[in-house]
Amino acid sequence: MAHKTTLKAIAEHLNLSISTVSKALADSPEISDSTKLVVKTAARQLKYRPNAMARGLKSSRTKTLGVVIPNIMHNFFAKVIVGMEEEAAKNGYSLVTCISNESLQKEKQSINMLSDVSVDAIIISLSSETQQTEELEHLNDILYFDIPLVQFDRIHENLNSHSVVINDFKGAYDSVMHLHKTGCKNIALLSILSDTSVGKKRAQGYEAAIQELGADSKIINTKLEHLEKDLSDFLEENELDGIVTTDESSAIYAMNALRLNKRAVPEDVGVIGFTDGALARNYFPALTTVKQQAEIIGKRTIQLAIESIESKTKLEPVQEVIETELVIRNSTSPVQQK
Amino acid sequence: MAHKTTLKAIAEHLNLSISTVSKALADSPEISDSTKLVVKTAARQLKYRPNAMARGLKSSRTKTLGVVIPNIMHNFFAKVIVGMEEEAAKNGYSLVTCISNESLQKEKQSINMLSDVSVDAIIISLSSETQQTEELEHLNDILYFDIPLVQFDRIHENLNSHSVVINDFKGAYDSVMHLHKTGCKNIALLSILSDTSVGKKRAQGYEAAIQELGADSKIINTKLEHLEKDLSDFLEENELDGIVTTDESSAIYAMNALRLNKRAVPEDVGVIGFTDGALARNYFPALTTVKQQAEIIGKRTIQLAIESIESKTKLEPVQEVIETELVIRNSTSPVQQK
DNA sequence: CTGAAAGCGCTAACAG
DNA sequence: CTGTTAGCGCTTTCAG
Repeated sequence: MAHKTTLKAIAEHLNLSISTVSKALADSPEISDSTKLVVKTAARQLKYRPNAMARGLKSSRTKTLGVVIPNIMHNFFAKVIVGMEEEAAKNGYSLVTCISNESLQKEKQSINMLSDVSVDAIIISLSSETQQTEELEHLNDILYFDIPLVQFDRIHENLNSHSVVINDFKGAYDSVMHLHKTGCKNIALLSILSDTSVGKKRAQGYEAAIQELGADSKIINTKLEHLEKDLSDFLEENELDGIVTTDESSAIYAMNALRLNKRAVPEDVGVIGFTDGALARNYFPALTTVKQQAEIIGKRTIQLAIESIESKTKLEPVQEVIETELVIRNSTSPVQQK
Repeated sequence: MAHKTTLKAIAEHLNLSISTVSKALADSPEISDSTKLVVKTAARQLKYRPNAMARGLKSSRTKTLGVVIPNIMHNFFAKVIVGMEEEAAKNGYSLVTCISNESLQKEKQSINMLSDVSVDAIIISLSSETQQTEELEHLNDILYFDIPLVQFDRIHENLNSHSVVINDFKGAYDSVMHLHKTGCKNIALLSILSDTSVGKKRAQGYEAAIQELGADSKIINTKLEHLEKDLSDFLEENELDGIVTTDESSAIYAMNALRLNKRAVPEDVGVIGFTDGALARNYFPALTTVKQQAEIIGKRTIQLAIESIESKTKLEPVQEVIETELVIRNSTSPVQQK
């Protein structure tokens, strides 16, 4: 068992005091250049690495950020994490990531654990259970202890924290309008997110567009497991030539259901999904999607967190809205010329 | 700014010594039941949570595991993480996750950082750059300091550590044999992983099967970006009615290229990929794949790590091999009856 | 049964 | 310019 070298070890090695070594390594002006050189050389030779825990205990700064997400298998969240990781690393922070798995209970546990290990800030996208029950005590505790909190994507407005979201309203609105321009008359919203904040925003955007067009609102709330059946049932009794879904998998499932019901995409019905992942790009037909700029969301979220940590004064909560972009592929017909 | 309550705070609150409180909370037999009760009640009221850093400093146990993976956008790794997270949480450990992004440099940084924060063990799947350059010093350092190391999936045999891998050899072998049984005569391996350990194992499995069948080996090494072009070029000059790819995306790209070259899947050419993700399940035609049991890999890896941590004596490195399973879907023809 | 004290590795105020 | 000291929050002997 080799010992990790500590300040003490290198101090003894050089017949210096611990504090001299500490200061030398910190490039303190109190220390002469000659000893700095000696110390730094020794440190390198002995492969010295400061113990982050000891340092953290002293300074109550750990240079780690805690993030809790509902689900890593979802392409959007995975991408967000990539953006976060990059931005955090760039600023000398590291990430400890927890997965709530859409469970309030697990989310609470994660928050507690992150608080236990003294992360400098907590970043969260709410689990769907949290959004349903609106139980926020665990998060208010965090705020109470003045630990910077940043919410992203699935947020709760009552929480007094920074947040970064995409413009879900506009994403849905634009989707409906685009389908309309390609000639669709009967456009439905197929949602598996009706109890999350983003699902609600998207529904509002959908409604607004439908209203503006003077069309009939058709919202199908379902779960991924029942989607194909629910959509098939719906098709039996309703006119339908356009579908906006709240995510990527739903769009794929919807297209599969349409195929089974002998409807051609995009000729008979146009389909638009959210989240621009591998499925969307590579399916046949390739899916027209609302691109969420997930990496950018991750980046901005980390930036806000670091700002909060490093500013002494408490800042007013800001809400950052990242615009979406409609990526047009082959699951929608070409826009009709007038 | 509210203070987090410490042992000291609750000791003062109750006119007890810090050590009594500490012991009471730890359920030490030295302490009377009555004071235990008092202390625990107070702790709950004051929302006491032990500071993990302070505890870690003392005990040099942090109950955190560091994991570094090459890429989180890859379905396989995301799934592995899910399995790990679950198993870790079950045992009271938490995960700090780093992404090497296939870069040796980033992998070194991550390892250093994990060592700095005193994780109890490090879990890694090597970046492709690491596997190419075979530079292992950073990992040997870890071993030198007796920090338990567990490798998974992309491993290096020279490292004296536990590892868990899938049976890549057999996965590839079985794939070729299955294609053969569906009537394929000219089966190629399409690899974008030729410089990783798993890519090599799969190539060996492929070769073994081809040899056994007395057929000609056709290996196409490429990158995802050039895959469609390389495959199209290959098709111009070679007979081909079966393809095994080293991953899911490659299989999808291959099918797209086949479509462009007017070959029907599975009628003209059968396709099998590795990794059983959303793409494979939902593409049209649905992809026959080698299922990697990613969650199980994650689980076993964590178990090995925890065993290493908690056993006093150093154990002999074991290599755990998780068997794959061929999931048969529509990208391959039915098996021919004799 | 309870408390005093040392120490984990580090930083920083204060002496020298 | 260098060293001594105290203390971050906790665990753990060792006394009482």
